[in-house]
Amino acid sequence: MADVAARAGVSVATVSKVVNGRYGVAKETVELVQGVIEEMGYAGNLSASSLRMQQTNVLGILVASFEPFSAELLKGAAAAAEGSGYELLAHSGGDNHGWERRSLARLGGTLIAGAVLVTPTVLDARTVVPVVAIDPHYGPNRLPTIDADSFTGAEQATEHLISLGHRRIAFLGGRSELDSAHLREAGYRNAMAEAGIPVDQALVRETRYVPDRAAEVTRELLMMKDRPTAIFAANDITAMRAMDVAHEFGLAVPEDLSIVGFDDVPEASLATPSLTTVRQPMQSMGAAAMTMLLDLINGVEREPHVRMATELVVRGTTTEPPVELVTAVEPALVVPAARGAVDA
Amino acid sequence: MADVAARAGVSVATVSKVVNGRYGVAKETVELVQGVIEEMGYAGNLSASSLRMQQTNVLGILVASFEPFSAELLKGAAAAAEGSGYELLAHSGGDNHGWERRSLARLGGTLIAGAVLVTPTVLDARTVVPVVAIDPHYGPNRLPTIDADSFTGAEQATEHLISLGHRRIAFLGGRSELDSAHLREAGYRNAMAEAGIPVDQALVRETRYVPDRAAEVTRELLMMKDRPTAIFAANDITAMRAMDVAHEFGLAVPEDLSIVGFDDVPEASLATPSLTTVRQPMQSMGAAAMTMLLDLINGVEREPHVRMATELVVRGTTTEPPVELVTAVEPALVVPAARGAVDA
DNA sequence: CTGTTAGCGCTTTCAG
DNA sequence: CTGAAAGCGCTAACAG
Repeated sequence: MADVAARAGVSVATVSKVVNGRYGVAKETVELVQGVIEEMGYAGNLSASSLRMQQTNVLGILVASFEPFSAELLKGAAAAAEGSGYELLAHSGGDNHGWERRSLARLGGTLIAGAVLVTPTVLDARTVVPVVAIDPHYGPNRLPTIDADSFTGAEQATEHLISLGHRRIAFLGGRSELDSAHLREAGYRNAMAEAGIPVDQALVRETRYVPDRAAEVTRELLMMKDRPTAIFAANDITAMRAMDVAHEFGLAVPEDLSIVGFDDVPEASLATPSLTTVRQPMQSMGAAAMTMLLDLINGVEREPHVRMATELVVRGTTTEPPVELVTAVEPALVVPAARGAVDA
Repeated sequence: MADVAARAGVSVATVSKVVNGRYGVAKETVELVQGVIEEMGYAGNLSASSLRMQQTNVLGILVASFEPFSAELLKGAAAAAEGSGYELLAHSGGDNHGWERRSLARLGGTLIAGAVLVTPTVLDARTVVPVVAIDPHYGPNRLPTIDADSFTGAEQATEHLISLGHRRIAFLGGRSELDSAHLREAGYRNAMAEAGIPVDQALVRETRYVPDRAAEVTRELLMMKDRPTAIFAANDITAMRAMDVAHEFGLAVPEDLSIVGFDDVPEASLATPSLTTVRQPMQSMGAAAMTMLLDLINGVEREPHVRMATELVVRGTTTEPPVELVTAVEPALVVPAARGAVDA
């Protein structure tokens, strides 16, 4: 800006006024300065101006990392922000603990005027800027929130497997801090209970949504003597890793092992075979979060919690269990039941 | 930071030293300050620190808007940046002219240490920070660049339609400022020429990749008395809008009208029927760009231009042209040919 | 109408 | 080892 001022023969203050369209500058001066700005291709430094003004016209989308799920949310949020007059800044803070608080503190207040947080886990208190959470942590939560009906979705997925004849159904859980992860496990357990199938604790595992961890857990499951005939994973990425491991073991999916995921990220339908999964409307969720954020900023009153419907999408990774395993497994199931302890 | 200093009973200078791990602070003071930081959940203001330091550990991905294409690039770039020690900031500057220069000026120098630019059109000169372009503008270009082989991809798409028996093939062009858009049109024209099919100029249209514009152009094409039997669109989004318009007109895709896109964004395979398209390896392109940027920053010498292969993906939107149109059109084609001018 | 001045939150000399 | 002071690029009062 100093360069522009020097070239135009005015002070930086004057340039600043021109840039921000403030009153009190002679028409000729405005034109002169604008000419120089054009010619030099000057554009103000965002850090400096936002630091000074204590406000911006930028909204943030804060994620732990840019994976398929957050990318879908981003598309939806961007579409909703279109025409709002705000620019968008998406920030990935790295997966380390407390990224949400850290990102928000680093960007909030100056750089961004508000934020959409994706799967935050360590945040609840009042924040510096308006915030909307997508799929946040388990437990009491005062943040305006968008999420999907994970419980029902998980029930549907599990019922689908049960209706195909599966009894030994493993559950690859997500991150226990997330409300959605809890609900998916609860939905699984509920569907099993309703069908009168005892849940074998050895088949309920946690992956923290880390693909390598999912692979490891799946290997352990498939090496069991009474291996499961189906796996329900709490998200698509881990489900797809489970598919990879099945192939490692020489098992055909779905003939030898059925797999269901959760989310319906674009990659799910592109897998071979394409993944049966529970769809959450990610782009709509992103858009809803952005709309809610905009409302918050503009002081529009509204219901601060939106839960969206999920939908089972049956594709190529689920079918009846292999006959030899069904018959081989049934007796094993009967023994503990006979002890009267399992069939809750 | 002042709050932390006050609470710890030290100066802000000392807090700063602790935060940045500078030498020359008593061990006890360090621990005291760190305790307070922890307790207060303090995290430094990115604008302020980067403004002062004139450098950051953040890399930018600058796009006009977050649509499916840039979202895929983003996933790839994020994967490549993993473990590099850099955080990522994706910025959408709004679609207005000159967004690339503007975004770069506003973020560069202070906020970000380097940037990947997606489809920039008004940038060439030396920039403040290292920059890598993905799919940049037409004409001489000194920026390190990643792009896909649009020419060959467009040829393959057009040949595919020709081999199915299509002769009246429309081309929905992209943004003429982009090199890739030129190459796609050139590939189309080349394939037509090789097959000895004259290109009807009325069938070659521009959409600027604006969906609504694509819809409008498609309507015009479908209202022609000699309407095309196939449309090759320069990207998937416009191709999908063309599908919508075909349905408006009561035309079945592909029976009445074949359509081919370009990109293979996730949405393409999810369309009904799923879109035949030319795949560019978007995630790999994003990763390659990020790797190149990292090399640039670290002073690693390497070839500054990478062109990636494309691949025709035949799905559900292409088939033979309807019989009545083939026979109806042939004579029209013969007349100008008889004049000896067209069959170049 | 224009320029001088102070200060946004932070880091970095440089005295104490 | 610690703190006072200057300054990063910008904007908002306020004088001139």
